[in-house]
Amino acid sequence: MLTDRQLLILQVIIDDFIQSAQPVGSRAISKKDEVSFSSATIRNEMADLEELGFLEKTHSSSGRVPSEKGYRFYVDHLMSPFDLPKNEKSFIQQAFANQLLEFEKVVQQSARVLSDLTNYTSIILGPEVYETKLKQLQIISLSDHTAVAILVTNTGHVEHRSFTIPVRIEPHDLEKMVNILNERLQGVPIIHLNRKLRTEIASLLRKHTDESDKAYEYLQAALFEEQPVKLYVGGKTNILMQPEFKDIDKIRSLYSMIEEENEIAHLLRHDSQDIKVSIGQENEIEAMQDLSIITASYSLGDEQMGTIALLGPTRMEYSKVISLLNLLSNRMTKTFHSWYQDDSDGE
Amino acid sequence: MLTDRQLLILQVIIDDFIQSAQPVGSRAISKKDEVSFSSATIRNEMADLEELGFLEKTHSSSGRVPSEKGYRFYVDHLMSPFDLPKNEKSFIQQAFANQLLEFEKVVQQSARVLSDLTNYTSIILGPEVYETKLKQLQIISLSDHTAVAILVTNTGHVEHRSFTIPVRIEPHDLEKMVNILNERLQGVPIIHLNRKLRTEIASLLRKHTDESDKAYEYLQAALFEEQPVKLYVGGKTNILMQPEFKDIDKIRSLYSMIEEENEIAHLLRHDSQDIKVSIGQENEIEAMQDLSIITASYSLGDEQMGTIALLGPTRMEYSKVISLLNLLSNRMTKTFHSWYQDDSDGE
DNA sequence: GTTAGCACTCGAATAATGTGAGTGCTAAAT
DNA sequence: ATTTAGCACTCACATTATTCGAGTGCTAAC
Repeated sequence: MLTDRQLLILQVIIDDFIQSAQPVGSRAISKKDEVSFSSATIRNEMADLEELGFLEKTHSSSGRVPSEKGYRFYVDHLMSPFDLPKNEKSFIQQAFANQLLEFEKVVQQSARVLSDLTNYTSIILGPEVYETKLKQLQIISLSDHTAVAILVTNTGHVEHRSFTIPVRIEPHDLEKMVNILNERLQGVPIIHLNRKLRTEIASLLRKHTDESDKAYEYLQAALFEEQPVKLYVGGKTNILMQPEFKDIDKIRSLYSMIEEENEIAHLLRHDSQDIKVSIGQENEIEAMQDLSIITASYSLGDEQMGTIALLGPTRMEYSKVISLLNLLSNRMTKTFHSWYQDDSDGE
Repeated sequence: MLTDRQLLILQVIIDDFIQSAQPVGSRAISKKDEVSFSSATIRNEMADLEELGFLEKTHSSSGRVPSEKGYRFYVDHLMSPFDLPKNEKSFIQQAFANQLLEFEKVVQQSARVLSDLTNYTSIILGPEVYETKLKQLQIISLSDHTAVAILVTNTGHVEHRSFTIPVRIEPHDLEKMVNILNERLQGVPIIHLNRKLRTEIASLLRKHTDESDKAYEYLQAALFEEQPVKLYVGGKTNILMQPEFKDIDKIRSLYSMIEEENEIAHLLRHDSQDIKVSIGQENEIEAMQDLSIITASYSLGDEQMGTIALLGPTRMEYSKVISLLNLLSNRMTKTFHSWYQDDSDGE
């Protein structure tokens, strides 16, 4: 167990290092107001803290640097809560001031706010379409053999897919088909669309229309080709400003990592309500082992929807980032919730 | 005027440097098969070429490096045409093999192909919507006071805007309104939509529906808020692989440049049919003065639509890049053209 | 006009040297 | 028994020398 003095010293060291990015020496600590011991004492404590694995030296006669274990301990026990300065709070207010009606815009805005306020890189995972429901389906033919299907959800999200139809379809038949589909599918959660389409609707369609048979297949294929997850990245270059990224190879490997959208999506997605902090090696992916990732989730109604993440050096302003992430995930959740409510009332 | 020998030597030097990124010495040149003079002769010629401004030394006893004037001359007079290797040609074929029905996909695919095949960074400017015509307009209400308007063009491009309507609108009225709008606006070039909406349609709407007055205003506002130009960037990180980018500050300034989408759009847009090469300082923008930009345009029908650009070091494989850009811009133009044709026939 | 030869230049790599922040340890002070 | 002052020691980092070699320019011979 650590003594109070050790806790204090560890905290001060980490705070200092997070600020300065420089190894912290005993003398520097002893000069801080919070600390009233001589540098020699600090040195002794530091040696102990190092032995316990919370600190490291960069070389035999250097100051100390937090180890990952140190950061972990800091995040779990030491960190003091962070008060966002007023101007940053109002910055957030502003960003959400205009009516944000589209899912995309809310998410993009949030990503921007996050990266602007932290100088790290933010990544937001678009929603799994769990809870969103189909509001309306439209099929618009572009030419004899091409058409575009448009899905609108209750969240204002619009998706479209183009597809070809080898057989010609009468506008009349198309209309009939769309009507049937809408009648049956409105309000159905997007995630169940596919099943419902296959089981209930297919036969129904066959009954009512002549040629829709084949058209239906193509529609189905177009609508349910699997969709890549959407990633909204903000402040991609911020991380370049961090002094730990002096090294081009690191930058390269990080960036090519970020472009592996699927990997990232997989890595980030998390389903707890809480904020999760992954420090350095705690991340499996190699290119990220110098980085920390903090993730939070936002939700719509009861269902969790997506993930917000912030990517920074292990020397991250954990305290600030966490409160910011909390704030923003709440804000997003609230915004979406309000739509959802609205919608349930409206129907 | 340059002698034939000087031309040859200049060409060989630039070819070599484009390959190696290393200053080229006289001995290296004299050893090439194409050249049958001693290194001393080459040295003399080099000295002359330097005096004429086509070559530079990096320091007083270094090999020669092409100057920007040198590259310019090379591009204008020296470059030998490039034959794409078979495998690259088939790579392109492949990329366009699947039916590409959506504008976005074609453009994205092209950007990818370009950056993959060159290892530079490609930027494609989305189309000005000059020639595309409205295929269909839909308005779908999400709740009492929010709705989403969807525009589909004959090119399969889908756009949507959400907006709020302070007054409640009867579904019936909405439908009527949409019908009127479609009747009047289908086939109208997107670029004229706004005018037409204001002049002809507004009064018509007022006649036919009660409350649409206000709704109309909001619709108008939503539809014609000015749209940022879309930029499709491929291979953002490729440029990091170039040896000339050893320096973090350069990378930073370049990347923050690329994020200034509007600037870029302005910089790149060009309206000639030809391919344009801007070498180094020929670009106004500071962060780009170590780079060359090559732009080509693609078009739909007669009207020029957008710009494809490739961003690389001044030491660029001009020859290859130019033939690739030609190929791709043709391919894009052809693809779009086929839709356009298709559509005209279909109506 | 072309080329061989040679002295010279200068960047880049390597080694030598100094500087200072920071440590660990010992012994004195509290 | 802690705490602290003091001191020798370590090691990254910066600065300066030293060497090395690719490449040049020039001169003189071919």
